[in-house]
Amino acid sequence: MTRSTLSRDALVEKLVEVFYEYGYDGATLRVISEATGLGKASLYHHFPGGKEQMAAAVLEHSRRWGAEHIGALLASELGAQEKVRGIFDAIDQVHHRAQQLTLMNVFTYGSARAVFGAPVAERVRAGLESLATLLQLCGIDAQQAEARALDAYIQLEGAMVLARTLDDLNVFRAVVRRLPDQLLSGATAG
Amino acid sequence: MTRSTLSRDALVEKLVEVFYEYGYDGATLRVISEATGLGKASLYHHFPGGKEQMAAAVLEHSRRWGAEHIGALLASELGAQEKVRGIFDAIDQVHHRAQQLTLMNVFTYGSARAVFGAPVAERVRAGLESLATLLQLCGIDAQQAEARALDAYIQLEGAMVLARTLDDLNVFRAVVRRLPDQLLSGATAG
DNA sequence: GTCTATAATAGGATAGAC
DNA sequence: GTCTATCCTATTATAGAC
Repeated sequence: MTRSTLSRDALVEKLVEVFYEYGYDGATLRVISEATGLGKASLYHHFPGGKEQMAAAVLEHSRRWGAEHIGALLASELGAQEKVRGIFDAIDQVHHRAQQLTLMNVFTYGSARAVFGAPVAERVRAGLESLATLLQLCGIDAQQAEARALDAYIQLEGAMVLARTLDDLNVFRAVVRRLPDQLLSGATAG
Repeated sequence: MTRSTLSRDALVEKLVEVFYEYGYDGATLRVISEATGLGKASLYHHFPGGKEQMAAAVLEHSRRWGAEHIGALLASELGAQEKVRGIFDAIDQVHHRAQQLTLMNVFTYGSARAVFGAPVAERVRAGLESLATLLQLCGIDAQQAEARALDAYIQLEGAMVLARTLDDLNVFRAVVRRLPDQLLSGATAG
């Protein structure tokens, strides 16, 4: 069980890379097969539901990361401002996280949108609300907190697009590192 | 010639919509055929190079829009700050422009990246440089101008991603409208 | 300039051997 | 758990009639 569990995680992380690079419709079974080193039939052994299930596994993988890292941070005894900084530290340290953020973008195109558009939108809304609530605990008024949370998501996603386009991940890192101060500017509590 | 030229423009604008909605690999000839009302063979009549040429036409269409609108604005007698505001007014007014901005994102995935990744990156770099130069004419120092130009692109692209994800174009509009003041904050000239 | 028909290829998915 | 072989469908692209 241990080895197979590990293998599955490694497999899903390969899938993250493939969807990140090719998008959903561009990630053909041939490409996935080459990237993972598994034949098509083997892929169907792990994911009987085919590509759709592979994408679902990727989203679940990303969700679990959030629950384990961000969720644990939010439930901790840290102050609100420390939590905000901790979130972006976590994003900065796990470079895979950047790709996973981009999947929010990827899965809203083409045939993926019909299946994953709604759940992805729901998760983004939940994330926005969660961050806004946290910013309020830092002493930022409700309206500002909501606006800043949205701005954080805009900047993260936009930075990923630019990083992709210019092929320079530093664009993303710079934004991740400056966001905490930006979000907490004028914070009076936490 | 007039009618055929108009038809081609209308056709290319339909293609913009399709690539925006489906991405490059997701935009199959069947989808394009249905969206344009033309049979596959007719599409090949207009674009003998197939889908790749259709995408190239879309990028050229977008380039021409920039040259005609932004280029004309930059070459005008207006003050530098007015030019900055004019750019975002133009983006705000032409709602197709939002979709065209997103194509920068779309064409960096999958099989489109090998063909269009480099030219798209080059255009983004040129746009960044052009905006930074303009901001310097507004009295903003060189380093700040470069940083703000990059930030503008990040926010525009990020806002488009969020607008797509949340299915709410207002997210994009709000960013377009607030960007001029943000970029020109502390401007001392122009 | 558009269509129907068709060919060739690629993609998604499954069966069954090992 | 992985493989080869296979099937069916979708996709790209072209030929040739109108």
